[in-house]
Amino acid sequence: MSTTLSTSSDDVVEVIFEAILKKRLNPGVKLSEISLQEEFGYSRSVIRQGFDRLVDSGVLIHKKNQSVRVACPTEYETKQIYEARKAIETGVIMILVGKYHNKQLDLTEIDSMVSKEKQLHDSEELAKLTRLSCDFHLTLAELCDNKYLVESLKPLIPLSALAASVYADRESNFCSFAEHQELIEDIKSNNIKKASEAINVHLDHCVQSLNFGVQVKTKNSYSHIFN
Amino acid sequence: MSTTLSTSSDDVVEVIFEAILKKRLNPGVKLSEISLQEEFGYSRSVIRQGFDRLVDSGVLIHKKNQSVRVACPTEYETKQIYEARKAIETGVIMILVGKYHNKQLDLTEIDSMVSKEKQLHDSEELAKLTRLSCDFHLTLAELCDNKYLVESLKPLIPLSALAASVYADRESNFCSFAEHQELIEDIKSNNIKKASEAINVHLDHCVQSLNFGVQVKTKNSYSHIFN
DNA sequence: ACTTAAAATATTGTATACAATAATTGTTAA
DNA sequence: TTAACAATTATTGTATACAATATTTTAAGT
Repeated sequence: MSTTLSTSSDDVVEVIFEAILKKRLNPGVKLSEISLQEEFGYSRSVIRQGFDRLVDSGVLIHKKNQSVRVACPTEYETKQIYEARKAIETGVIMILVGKYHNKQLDLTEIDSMVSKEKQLHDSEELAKLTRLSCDFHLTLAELCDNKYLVESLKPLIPLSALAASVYADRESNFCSFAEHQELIEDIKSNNIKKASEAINVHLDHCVQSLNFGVQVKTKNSYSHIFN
Repeated sequence: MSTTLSTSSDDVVEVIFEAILKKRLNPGVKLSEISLQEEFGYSRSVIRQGFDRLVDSGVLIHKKNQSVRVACPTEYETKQIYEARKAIETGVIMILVGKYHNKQLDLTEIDSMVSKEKQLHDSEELAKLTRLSCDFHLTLAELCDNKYLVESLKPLIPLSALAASVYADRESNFCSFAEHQELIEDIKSNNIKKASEAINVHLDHCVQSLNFGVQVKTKNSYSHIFN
């Protein structure tokens, strides 16, 4: 829930979210307040405010008297993240079906996102595709016009991206655009049951595509991450 | 998502949540950092950290260069809050049904909460009953063993309490213990469909029991609130 | 060379200072 | 009395200082 008039720490939160979604910030990376002070041009107290909020959402991990680290979800946590997403996003889809049926929902933005996803898939721009598929899920939530639902989902998206950084194989289609397309079709056909199943199956597939056997690796520097 | 080793601002968050659930802190009340400094014994920076987190969750409202205020949900926001709760808590119930069926769920704590609710209802201890019914919903989420789901729901409970402060009539049974009891029975009977309907209907009833016609009133002092 | 311990350095946790902004009070004029 | 404006006070936004804690480096001993 952002402040009504934005404060500087919003920048910190946004920039770090962005950096994670762009895979510039890897799981486990240590972030010191002092170092980022120079990066942002804000004082340590502002950086810290942003960190605190990110810690609250689970995206950064903080142990007392130690630097915060980018979260590195375990297998168990990853499954919890997707379990939570299934709950929230099923609710999102239910709401959208209702809205679409009452002509209170404009899906042109979403349609063009899916087209763009297909395009990126065909041209094998994987990084951009991953990023866009994150936006797809967040945009669906935003279309509900329910800030509480959006705020609930918001931290789970970068967390999912972090999980993917750790466990997704290079070539697997982690978050299928085809399933996105089907989901939107189900919404348009006013089929609550089918749409609800579609989002659940889709999120299950995301988890199933992950390979939890990999060794977790950690980087420790963060130059050229935020630009 | 609390820090791994708790920091002082956790106290601030907890105490303010408590004060709201106990109806000591009313919607719209202004909270100045300096004044609460004395109340808590922490410095302003710690108080502020707590405030920031509460603002993030929507429980406090913050406009730039103005004191934070306890949220005072509008009718529309109240309906959004419950819409979000329906999404999240339906997910919670689905998970619990699955767990109970696999003998991975101990409901004795919840059972005794419902008994206690009935007792408080019979002895007309309304304040304690309201408080306990909030705990009931949070406890259900905690039984899922999913911290992301719990963190999603957590701010919505004090927000619901604030909405009730504004819109609930004295004598209406706002959050019915009887429906809590039925819900638990549905979980025990492994009836996903019925349990899912029960939580949705219950939360709808909560909203329906509210009277949105009332004039919103605001208090402005906060002595004797936190003890 | 490797381990251990101690010293040095870096980083966090908290308090406080100061400038910018908002809220309040007081004064004057109609 | 009330309204408008100025002066005062209070409060926030941010930066910074200092102590407590963690991390790293250095040095000594085996």
